[in-house]
Amino acid sequence: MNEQSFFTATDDAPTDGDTETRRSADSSERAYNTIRKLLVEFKLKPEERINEVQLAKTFGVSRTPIREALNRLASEGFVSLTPNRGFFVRSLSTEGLIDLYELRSIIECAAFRLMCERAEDDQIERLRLYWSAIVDGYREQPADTILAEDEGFHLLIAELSGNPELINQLAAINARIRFIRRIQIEHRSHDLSQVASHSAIVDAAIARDAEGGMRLLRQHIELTVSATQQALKDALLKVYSPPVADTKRARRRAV
Amino acid sequence: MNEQSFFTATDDAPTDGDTETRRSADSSERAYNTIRKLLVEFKLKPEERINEVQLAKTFGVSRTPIREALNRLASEGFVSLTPNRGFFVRSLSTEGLIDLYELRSIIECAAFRLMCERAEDDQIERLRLYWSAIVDGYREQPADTILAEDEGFHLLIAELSGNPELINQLAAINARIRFIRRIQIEHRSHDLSQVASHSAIVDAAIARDAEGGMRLLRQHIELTVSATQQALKDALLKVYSPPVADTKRARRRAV
DNA sequence: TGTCAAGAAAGTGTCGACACTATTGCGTTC
DNA sequence: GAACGCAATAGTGTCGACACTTTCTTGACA
Repeated sequence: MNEQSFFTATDDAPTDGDTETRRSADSSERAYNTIRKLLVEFKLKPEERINEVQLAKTFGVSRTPIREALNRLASEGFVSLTPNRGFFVRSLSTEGLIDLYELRSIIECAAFRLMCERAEDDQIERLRLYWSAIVDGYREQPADTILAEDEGFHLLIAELSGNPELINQLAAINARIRFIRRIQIEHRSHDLSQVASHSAIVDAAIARDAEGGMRLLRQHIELTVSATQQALKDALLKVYSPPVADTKRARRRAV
Repeated sequence: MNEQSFFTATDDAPTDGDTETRRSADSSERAYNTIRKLLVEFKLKPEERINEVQLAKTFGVSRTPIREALNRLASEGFVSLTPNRGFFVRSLSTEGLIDLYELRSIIECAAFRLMCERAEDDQIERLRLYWSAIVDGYREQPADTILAEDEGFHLLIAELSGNPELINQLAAINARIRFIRRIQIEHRSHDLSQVASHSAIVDAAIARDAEGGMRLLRQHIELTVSATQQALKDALLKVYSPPVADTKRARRRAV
């Protein structure tokens, strides 16, 4: 990891002499968000051991809030904790990614079915409006916007299912695959089908066609998996290649 | 909360004189397990504010491991965190319980389907053996054993699905509803159907009848929901009514 | 008697320190 | 030259302290 500045130079250097104590009371929260970002962007590399002292120094805080953040991230599956050895970045292998997408597919299909069974017509209308409001400019948006809109669409379905647990689940899953999705969206490999399937899903919702909608969703997600696998490989390559000096070959020779 | 002993007198009193420093290096872990138990057994009551100092004193540790445990529990939905006011016990309303069971049903059905599609015959055989090994004495077991065996059965299905994420999800859900399930098992209101449906589920697995098995699972779980709702009400009643004789005076006397 | 404000008390958020554990590097022995 | 063990180093786990915030108490005032 490169230990440059993480905070944008604004709020941790007590430049002004008098207010220097700067009790923010949310170091943990900020550490959590920042570390999660580092993880999700592969700034902290898979399998890497996380050095609390170094992170704390970089953030300009003590180890306490760092550890609180890491504990939360451990519960959420981003990192793992080995006693007396510390926290490690949990790698998201291609395999693990598929498992996550499968879970996502399961949750979303269930949410869709429940929505069909339970939602009022005007709620379905909300879904239609949400999508129709963004469908036009969809492809011209920057990747971040597309990602947010896409997540919003699926989260709205979860919301209309009437089961808040589903929203939580989906949000947690999204957080774990967001970076990959963004890379994949940047590739723009399948925009067309994406737009089309969202529209089709809305249609199915209006028709209260649970089975049909679930089939669409499953296809929709499965379709992205393969594209995403490629994206993950690219991302990992980018992460591991810069030090071109091949670790693997060297190691293998050594053995 | 009654501030008697939480650890079962075994492993925190340094009874043997010389090793008194007792560097265990797992205070956090133990605190996590113990607090979770307190939560799950309603020893810490819904909506109640969690006093870190008091917990720390009771456990005989500092606040640090307590806070680490609480942060993890916050990620898992057991408690919530309000800045500068601390951690609060998240209440599990009847409604929330239904949502959780619904989620459980979703995960389990999906796991069953995947198992039918992917598991080798000898893995299915493992499931059959697991169940046949416990089915005989099932009803005579104490509630804890029944609960563990039941959870084991469903977790095994998740395992045979081949998707580790499903195992994690199910384990997390189980942890949140365990206490209620135990109460409900103690009521022994539906043992018969329980045993029968597990056997039927095994049969469906052997026949690779995904749809049939899922239907059974859904019924199986839905059936427990209503029984469980009653159990929850009883539990909440038990939690809220005894205090009649004000806790505060009692606590003060105890100190 | 009820309301409100000031002070006291209780409680959280973060820090720096230190004990303990794992890892690394070095010198010794074969 | 390689394996081994020991010392030095780096890093984690926990603690007690203290600044700040919230909550409770008390007493003045209407």
